[in-house]
Amino acid sequence: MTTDHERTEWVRHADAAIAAAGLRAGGARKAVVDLLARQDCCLSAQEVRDALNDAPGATPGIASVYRALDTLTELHLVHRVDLGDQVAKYEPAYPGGEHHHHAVCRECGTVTPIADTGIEDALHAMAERLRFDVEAHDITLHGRCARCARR
Amino acid sequence: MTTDHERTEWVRHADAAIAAAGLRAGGARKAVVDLLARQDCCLSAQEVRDALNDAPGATPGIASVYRALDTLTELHLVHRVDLGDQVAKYEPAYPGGEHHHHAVCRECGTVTPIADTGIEDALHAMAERLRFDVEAHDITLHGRCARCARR
DNA sequence: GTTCCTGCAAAATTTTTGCATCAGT
DNA sequence: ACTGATGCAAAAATTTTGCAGGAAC
Repeated sequence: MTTDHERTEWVRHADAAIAAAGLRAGGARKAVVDLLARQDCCLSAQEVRDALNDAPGATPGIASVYRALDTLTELHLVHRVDLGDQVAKYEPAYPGGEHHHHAVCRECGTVTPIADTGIEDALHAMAERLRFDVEAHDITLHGRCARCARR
Repeated sequence: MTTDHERTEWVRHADAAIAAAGLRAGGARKAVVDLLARQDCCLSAQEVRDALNDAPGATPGIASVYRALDTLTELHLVHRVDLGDQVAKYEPAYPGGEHHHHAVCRECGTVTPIADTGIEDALHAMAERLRFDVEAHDITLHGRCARCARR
């Protein structure tokens, strides 16, 4: 679980990284960062736009959302995740390297974040063996969640 | 490495599964199956269409290619893979459960198939622990391939 | 004041759908 | 013959780009 402290810390880290890259703190990008910090799992660009439009304050255009997410991804502040539904989703990338993966239920579509140290260890071991400089990795499970399997 | 025998066996298996589902053996779908059997890694729908148009014989429309790939995916004859470039790719799903994952180089874009038993074991162990009925899984590595890292 | 950021609109890309026709069983 | 399969075209959905005005530094 992500703590409130980690969330605010990430926002601060993101702001600093944006400034360090010589970029400015525009309204749309700041709104995207703030919104992402409050999420527990990944959001699509459209979902980000809709959430920002529903809330009071800034109502950025979809293009600005895409551009903000692109920039954040390039700065490694955000992870772009493809869960197989043809829509790119985005979630905060916490600096500690702690991250989770995703289990997608094929019946109800629910996405569950999963964390497992065994997998991470096996991945690191594999990365050692491979002549491939692994910067990021994604694992997606497809199947049926506990609730749907019970029925 | 996939042997010629496995390839022809997969085509036969696919034909049988299509017939068993009460579907017919149309030209476009057959052409897609034959083409996929000859690939070593995943292809996008557009790549499938282009490859079929370049070769003599059937020249299916893009819609038929998408429909064929959808059907094959539903019958678990094909795996749909999302490598983060906003294009769905497809590759044969061999019945034995043997499969590989993908390493994408962020510089040259090359996709390398990777097979690793350690990862598979760790995944199975995790699937046991999770209350999630895992039917399929995807692992994607992003980073720099050996050639690009050397420069 | 310079340069980046933003929003709108238009375009490009990928994928889906409607429909008339063709083909497999 | 019945019903699924195909191809074309049109539509939908997602993402990218151009450009003029506004905002941050």
